[in-house]
Order: sequence, then structure tokens, then C-alpha cells
Amino acid sequence: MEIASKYDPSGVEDKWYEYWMKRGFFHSVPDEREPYCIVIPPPNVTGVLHMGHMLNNTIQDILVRRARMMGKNACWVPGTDHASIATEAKVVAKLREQGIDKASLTREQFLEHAWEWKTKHGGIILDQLKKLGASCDWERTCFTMDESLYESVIDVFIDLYNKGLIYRGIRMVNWDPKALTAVSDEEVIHKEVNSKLYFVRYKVEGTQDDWITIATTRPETILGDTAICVHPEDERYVHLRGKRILVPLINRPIPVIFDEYVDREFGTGALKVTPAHDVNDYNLGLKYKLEVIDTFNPNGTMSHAAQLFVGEDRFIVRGKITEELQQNGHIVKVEAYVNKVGYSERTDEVVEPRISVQWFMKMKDLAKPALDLVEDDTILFHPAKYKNMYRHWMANVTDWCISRQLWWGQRIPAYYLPNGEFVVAKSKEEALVLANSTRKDQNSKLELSDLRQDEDVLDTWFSSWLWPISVFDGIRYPGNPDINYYFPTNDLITAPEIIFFWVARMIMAGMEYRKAIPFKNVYFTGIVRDKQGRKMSKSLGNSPEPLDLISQNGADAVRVGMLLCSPAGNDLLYDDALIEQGRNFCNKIWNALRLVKGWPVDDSISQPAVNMVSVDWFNSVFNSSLLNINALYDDYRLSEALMAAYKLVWDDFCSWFLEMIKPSYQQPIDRPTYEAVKDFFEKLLKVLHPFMPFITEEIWQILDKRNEGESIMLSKQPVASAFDQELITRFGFAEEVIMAIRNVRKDKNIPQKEAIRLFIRKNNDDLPETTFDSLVAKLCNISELAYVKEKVPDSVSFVAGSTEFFIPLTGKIDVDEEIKKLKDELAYTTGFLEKVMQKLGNESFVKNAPVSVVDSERKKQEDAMARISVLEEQIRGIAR
RNA sequence: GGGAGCAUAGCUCAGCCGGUUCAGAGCAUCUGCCUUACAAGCAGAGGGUCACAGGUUCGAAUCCUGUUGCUCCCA
Repeated sequence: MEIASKYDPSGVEDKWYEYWMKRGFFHSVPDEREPYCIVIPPPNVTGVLHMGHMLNNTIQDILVRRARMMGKNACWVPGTDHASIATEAKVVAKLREQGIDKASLTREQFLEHAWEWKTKHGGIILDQLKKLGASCDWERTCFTMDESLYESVIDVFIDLYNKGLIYRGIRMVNWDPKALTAVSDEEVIHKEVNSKLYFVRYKVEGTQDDWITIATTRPETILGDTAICVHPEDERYVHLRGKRILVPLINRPIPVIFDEYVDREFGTGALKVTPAHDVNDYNLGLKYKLEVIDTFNPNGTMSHAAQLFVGEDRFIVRGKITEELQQNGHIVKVEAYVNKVGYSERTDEVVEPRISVQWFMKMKDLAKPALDLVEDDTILFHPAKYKNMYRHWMANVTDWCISRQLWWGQRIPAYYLPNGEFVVAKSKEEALVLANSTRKDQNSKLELSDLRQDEDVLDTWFSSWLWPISVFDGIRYPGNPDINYYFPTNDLITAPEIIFFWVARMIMAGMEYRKAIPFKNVYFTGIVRDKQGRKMSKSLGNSPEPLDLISQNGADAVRVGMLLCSPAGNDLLYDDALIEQGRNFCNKIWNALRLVKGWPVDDSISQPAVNMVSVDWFNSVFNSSLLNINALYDDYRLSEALMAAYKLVWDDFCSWFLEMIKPSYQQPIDRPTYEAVKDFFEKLLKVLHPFMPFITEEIWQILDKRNEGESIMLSKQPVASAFDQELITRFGFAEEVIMAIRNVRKDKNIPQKEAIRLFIRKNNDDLPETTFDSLVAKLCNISELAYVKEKVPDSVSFVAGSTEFFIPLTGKIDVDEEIKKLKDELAYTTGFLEKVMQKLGNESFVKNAPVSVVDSERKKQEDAMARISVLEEQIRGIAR
């Protein structure tokens, strides 16, 4: 068969993906095998595949494919997340393009548009994952707004409400004026920005020229001030006790309050208090029963309560009010100032602290067990350093604001009565029954039309936190076979940035609804950055298009490239060279196939000794490496496992083993060796398969006749068997000799084609170790290999250990050069010996160090001394 | 402001309970080679006071303290 000299993934990858899909290889149903389950971190339904997904899903696929090949019933559940804010924003924008204003639509009409959008765009990212080779069970694909998942969320809300864990409260929340909704603390990103600190003086009421100066970064909130606060022990302000201050421009009198909260060092030591627009001020307001004046509209413009600039945007007003304050002599000075400002994660809008009525979930009681499970390693984090972060958050957890002023999402099942009371129930009908039975006023019965459902929906994370349970419908049907079989899942692969959003809350949900952990291991991936270390993002335009990368290099190359440089939890600095390395590796394996498939096999020849020892050696190396690779997997050190496999294939198999057993040009190979090679090759392909699913399938199918419906992905991973460590060690010596001979050839310009002779002189009583002699002879093209008692004249020589090697090369010997080389070697060894002697001469070392360490030093001493005497003798011999 | 982590070759990183796995890997670089599997390759080579300063120890990249510089989380 003619095999192309370069591996071409195009065609191959689609072919095998279709083959796997058609035969349902990814599909899992419960059976008697041990389950292995991963639920995908559901990508945002608005998203398209980016490099982060590539890395994350490659890792999941590796784990799933390996588990499948370990004989487990592997199930990787894919799906998407409805992403309330992001999706609603997209749909609103699209409607606007069509000239439709969201406000002109009813809720139902809007949702129709949203679903239409979801149907059209929602599956894109999942289809892209297929290009990567993801072996998801597509028949189980879920969406967080699917009927069963939707209902699960509602059930959980009602349950938690009835347990008293969900409440409605007036709070200061993070308001996103663009999305017009509250967001949770976790959705606020604090960024350092260059601002200004405005020093503004307020007149003391009833005085002509008595002022108090405050410092603020937000002069536009001045109109909502309801107090000035100073430290009770601040002598600068004692005279203001009982006085009132006039808010600039509007001259509204406000009290001076005294509280230790104020930092006397900051600004002027006087703080303006705006309870409606700052969390800390809000708390001060509660403490001193201050008036709350909300001077902003929900969209971030000034409200009527502000009196001035009504309807204008808060940031425009900042400029305008500063100007006006300036004109009226209120600005004392303006300083440059760096502070942190909160931005909405979804819209990147500056978040406005705002007082509103929202739904909250109590976190303290749920957090405790979830913290313990990680602390005591019931759930393992990889790398473990994230335990610190987790602990810190869990110990300081605050209640979770779960309501969002949006339409896209699970609508809160709370129904308001005409009198403002509310009941929580699954449907309006149930709500009515509940309302009529619990209401204080039992005289009149309520009608369905008297009830009004809460307009808000739940935070998307309030559905995501149930994901590992709800994808198996374990909330609605806690005893169903799927949830019983697959839950708890095994591994979760996710990004550290959603450790609180998601990981922590899934653990809480698992404990609350299954009394069990949702997963055993959490693998945190790093962030994919560009070469300069910047996070890859659309807006920066520094990210390659993943699908282009795949079509140009093949998914296998991309997977290998991404993984090689991403130890768990470390960021990955993306570089095209990584993909290139992956591509080169594919080509290397491909060419090994070409070589092996090119050999004619002759059943009549018996296996030469060289091949026998080579097969023994590689068998040992393979098993030793496999053991190592398995250990690395167990530690979730996937990039190291891949590197170990890479070296096993490239260095040990291709560079050494295949060269060892390679027949001479156009000569046939013996049957036993050929079978052994094929067997090794297959095993290597299996080890590689989780990392490189496509090329391994392609080669596996070519390597031998396969039956219809067979696949490497269904085969079993090789099991490490006992191996001969001693043989590997002894080969190390042969390797040293081979490399030394290659160096001689190179130095003396002797082409490989030209045969040479090799004489060996042992300098101890040991019997010659001849296991690899035939191999050395073959690889170095030695026509005669013999053991001698005497030096061989007119030879280039080298010393390995304390054994001397001679290669007769009449006329090519440069005596001075040889002596210099030997002397350098001697100097090094003598220096080495000195250090060893120093150690052994140290009484406390010999006394305190463990025997094994001392013994090893003695051995070093012996070896060095033997080597020195050989070197000295050689020098004398040549000089003569 | 509070907390956590990191600093090892040009780059990305590995080095557990201090001692032959002790200064390593891959990539990159350099030098030879188009040797009939592979130039997307082969054979070699160079390259590091293990951030800095102290300390503990017979012995420190590894443990302790401090300094500096980065990163992340929280407020």
C-alpha cells in the first residue's frame, strides 16, 4: 500500500468522527460496569468556541476517552447554559436592529424571539466541539432551560423557600444600568482606574463663611447626600457638633454625624454620606436613620429626586456638576486618584450600588459542609492551592442575590396578592389555593386574576448549580436509574475564576439534594494567554480562530500543542510553535507507520539475537514508561503524562527501537520481530489515543486488518506488566558507548557507511557484559567487535565507566589532541573525586548521614579512582 | 487595606519527606548531515551563583526569617 510521506488530517478526522457517531460509541447507558462521568461546564449559549474551551474540552475528552479504554462506562454529558443577561442583551440588540423595541413586546412575545434565537445559534458551540474530537454523549445534550431542568430549578426554589433559605429583602445590590438588572457580588469585576478626587466645600448652615471640605470621587452623587460624617475624636471638626451643613447647589440642610468609621487620614477626614448610592453609606444611614434620596434612575440617569440635571447620564453629570460647583466656588482642588471601580461582568458597565427589593439565598448553613468537604480532601482540587482561595471565600460568604430583572430565565414562582403579601408555589393555581388557605383575611376568597407572578427571573447560576444533578433529572426524580448510576460524577474540569459562582455552589447543591458530593476531583485549567501574557479576547483580537487552527493543523496537533504547555492550574501562553510541535509529532508517528508497513515479512528467517534483545529492551522500557504515565494521570498531571508518552514514542520507539530492529534496505524482517513491533505500535497508539484520537484511529486501522465496527476507542488500555529494570540500566551503558562511537565518527569524519572495528578492554575482574554487543555492532556499523587484554595501537580510544574502547584508525590519530581530551577528562574526574573524598573525610557526615548515602559516596569514590587509573594509563600509553 | 501564590536555561515549566533522578525536560539556539520512514527529519553541542540577603544543618534549589519583584483572590 502506498502511504503518503506526510500525514494529512483533513478528511481523516471527519471520517472517523462520523464513524464513531454513527455507531453510537459515545453513548452511555447504565450497566454493570463502573461508571465514569463528567458533566461539561455548560458553555454560554451565546458563545462561540474560543481557545479556553479548546483547552478545557481537550482535557475532558482525554479523561473520558482514557476511562472508556480502562473498561469504565464513560459518559460525558454536554450542554449549554442560557446565560440570562448575555443572551437577553443579544436578543434585545438583534430586535433593535430590526427596529423592534423590547418595551413594546409582551413577555411572551419576547421569549418567542429569544427561543428562536437560541434554536438558531444555541448549538454552534457544541458543533464546534465535535471538530475537536469531543466524545460527548450527544444524545444526552442538555440546556439549562429545557423543560426538565427548568422545572428542577423551580422545584428547588420552592423547596429552599419553604426551608427558609430563600427570602425577599430590601438591600443594596449591584445594579447594572445597562442590563437594567441586579447582579450578584461575584458578577462584579473590580478594575483599577485613573479617577479624580474632588475636594468640595459645603457651607455650614447659618454662617457666612464657615465651610467643611469633603473629598469624593463621585461628585454626581452630592445631590443625594443626607449627612456629613466625621470622626468623633477629630479635633478639626468638634465645633460642628449639632450644626447642619448645606448641600451645594441645592442648599438642602443635612446633619453632621460622628462615627469612628471615618478614616481621618483619608482626604479631609470628612465624609459625605449618600445612603442611596454607596454600600458603606447605606449602612451608616441605617445606623443613624438618615434619609435615603435615590438620585438615579435605573438606567443611570439622574432622577427627579436629584432636582438638577434630571434625565442626564451619571457620567456626563459628573463633568457638569463639577463645572457648576467650580463656578459657585465649591471646588477646593482636584487631585488625580487611582481607585477601583466595579464593572458588570456581562455588560462591562460600571455597576451602580442601588437599593432595591431582591430575592436572596442564605449561604452560611450551606457553606459549612461544602467547605469541610474540600478541607478534608473528600473533594480534591488540582492543583491543591485553590483550596486556600476556596476556604477564604466560604468562610466569608455572603447571601446570594438570585433575582434578575430579566425575562430570559426561570421565572420566580412567587405570586403577589393584592395586599402585597406573596406566596411561593409551582403554579398560579397552587398559589391561589395556598393564598386562600393561609391568608389572614379569610372573609373573601381570592380569584386567579387577583394574583400577579413576580416579573423577575433567577440568576443563571441558580440553574447551573444544579447541573450535575439536573442533567440526570435527579431533582424531579431522585430515584431514577441515571442519577443513581452516574452521580456522584468523577471529575469536573473548569476555570478557577468560577470557583465561587459554580464549583462551590454545586457542592452545596449536591449536599442539599443528594446528600453527596457532586464530583470527586476538580481540575482547574489555566487561562489561555497570548505570547505577551495577555488574556485572549475578542476585543483585543489576539486570539486565533480555533476552527481555523484545527482545519490547518488537525485537531490532534491542536490538542497536543495546547496540552503540552499547560500544567494544571498554570496559564498557557499560546504560541503557534506549540501547535507545530503537535503537528510534527503526528507526522513522526505517521512515518513510523510508513516504515513498519514497508517491511516485507519473511516467515522462514529466525529472529536474530539483536532483535531479541531489542524487543526485550523495548518491552521493559514500555512498561516502565506506562507505569509512569499512569502515575501522572493519577496525579492529574496530564501535560506530563503526554510528554512522557511523547518521549516514549519519539525517542524510545522511533529513535532507538525501530533503528535497532530495522532490516537492511529492502531486506525482509523476521516474523516474531515484526509481530512484536506491531504489538508495541498498537499499545503506543492506545496510550496516545486519549490525547490524539483521530490519527491513532487512522493508524490503528491501517496497521492491521480490522473488522467493521471495530475501533481503537473501544479497545482496552495496555496494562503495565513486570519489566526488567536491570536491562534498562544496562542499556544505558550501551547507549553511552554508542554515543561515544558516533562522536568518534563525527570527529574523524568517518561516514556511517564505512565499517569500523571496535576493541574493548575491561579493567576489572567482571565478566564482559555482552547483552548489547550485537546491538552496538549493528547501530555503529562495526565489522569486528572483540575483547582484548592489551591496548590497541593506532586507535582512537575512549573510556566508559572504567572500560576502555579502541577504534583502530591508522593515520587519523592526532596524539596531542587525544592527550588533551584525556587530560581534560582526568582533571574533571580528579576534581569530582576530591569532592567525594571531602565528604567522606567529614566525620559528622559519615556519622549522621544515612548508610545508603554514605555507601553511594563510597561507590562514587571507587568508580572515580578506577576511572582515574585507566585514564592515567591511557595518557602514558599514548605519550610513549 | 486583608489574604494567597509564585520567582530554577532565551521561553514554558518539573524538581515530594533536605543527601546520584540534583541542577532536569520540552521548545528555541548553534554545529554537522537531503543516511532509501520522516528536513514537519537525523546526529551532536552549548546554555542556569536555582530572585537577593541572612539563618538552621555534616549537607539547602528544597526548611526558617527578612528584602525585592510579579500574579491572583477578597474588600
